[in-house]
Amino acid sequence: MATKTDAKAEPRIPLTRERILTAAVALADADGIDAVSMRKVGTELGVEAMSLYNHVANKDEILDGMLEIVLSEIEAACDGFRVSIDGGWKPAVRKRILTARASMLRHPWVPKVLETRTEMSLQMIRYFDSLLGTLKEGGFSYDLAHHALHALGSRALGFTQELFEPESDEADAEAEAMLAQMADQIPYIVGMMTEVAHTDGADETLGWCDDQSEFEFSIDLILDGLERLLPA
Amino acid sequence: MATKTDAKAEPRIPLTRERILTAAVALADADGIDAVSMRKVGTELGVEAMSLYNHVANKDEILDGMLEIVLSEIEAACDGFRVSIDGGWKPAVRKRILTARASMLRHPWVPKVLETRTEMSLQMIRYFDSLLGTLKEGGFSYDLAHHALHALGSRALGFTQELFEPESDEADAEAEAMLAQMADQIPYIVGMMTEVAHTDGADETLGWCDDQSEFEFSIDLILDGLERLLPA
DNA sequence: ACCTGAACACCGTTCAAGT
DNA sequence: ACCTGAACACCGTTCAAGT
Repeated sequence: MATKTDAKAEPRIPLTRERILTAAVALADADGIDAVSMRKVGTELGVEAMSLYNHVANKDEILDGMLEIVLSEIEAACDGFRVSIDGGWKPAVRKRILTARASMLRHPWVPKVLETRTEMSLQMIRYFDSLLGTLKEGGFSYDLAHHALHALGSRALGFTQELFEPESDEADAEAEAMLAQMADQIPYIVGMMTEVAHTDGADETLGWCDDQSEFEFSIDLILDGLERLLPA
Repeated sequence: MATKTDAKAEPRIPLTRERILTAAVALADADGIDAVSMRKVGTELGVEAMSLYNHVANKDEILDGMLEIVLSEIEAACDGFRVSIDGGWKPAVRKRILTARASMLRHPWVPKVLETRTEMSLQMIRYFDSLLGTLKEGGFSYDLAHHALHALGSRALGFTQELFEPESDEADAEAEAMLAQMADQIPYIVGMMTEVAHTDGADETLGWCDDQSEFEFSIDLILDGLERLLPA
């Protein structure tokens, strides 16, 4: 198969849309979403950036494709988005959301990419249709289910879009030092910080504050609130 | 005051940090946050991009300063973040949040800029300290108040970070056409859409779904839920 | 002290040219 | 049919040079 010349064996595998997307996801998982540029995805595949345009219209299509891959993960983990409300809508919704969250924790760049999208993909629409179906079959009116989706917001997909998240541990320490210094101006925050410890460095964390327990507290608060609005 | 030469009267006003920041805010209000580049802010002020660096360390400092301006607006509208819980914590928090929202509606680029910040500004910290104070004085334990801030998330500042928002009316119409075409795959969404109309084109809207009534429904759901968790 | 022009290292993308 | 090199129009930022 090899030619006589001692050519590098690299560019044997043909470039495809699939290879580009999986390379982009791997790059984002490893180095963050800012590392996903046409040139860097190209070099990752041993190819010039411009070659990508033979398989992909533009960068937006790559970003869309990356989300496709993650949503396929969630779809698989949710048994094809199938609606099952054996134990009632509440545990079903809860489990669905926490399943999605597991994928988000594996791909922490998803929230940032999602923010740049202006249109929902087919898969995304099917995800929400299935979630909506669980609510409707569970006794929600369409009106209340509509409110519910709004109230859940990004949490319906398993994450909260954090306002501030110190990048490094040093930045985190720096921020705390600053807070200590202006203690007289912010008595309540200082009071809270002495009583309530942020569980840092935990594994179930997607940013500074979005740890698992806070996430679960919030969705339970919302789901409990919705339950109370259901007709008895 | 004018010289003998018929020079253009333009660059009389000296460049300052203040002028740069207000120009940047005006640019973002008018053309969106992507229009705020060093070069464009420069031309807006009749100056080269590089001149800005004499008054500002880098672009991040401009973005920080833009948020400062908006937060000053909110601070002024909230009477210097002063805590007042005459009618109880719930109406106080509600009013605070809706006041912040009014500023957000005037500066729709704030959510996007906020996402790029990794550290809170002093003003932001004071905003949250004041909000936290309202909760604490209203009977919250620090632990519950902490949960409350997490549950509110970006809504504490008056906005929801939307997952998808069609940019143009055409894109919106296009999306609806797509939904109609795949009606058999998404029966619940189709069902919901026939019963519940998205109030488009309203003025109290920050994106597709984040209209005033949905926003208020969601914060009330959360505030009601928190109230129920308070010790009686 | 402040402003500028040229330059650097990056982007996404186009297009004519190679195989 | 696929890949490439050079180029274009943008970024943020540095630095030596002008006044």
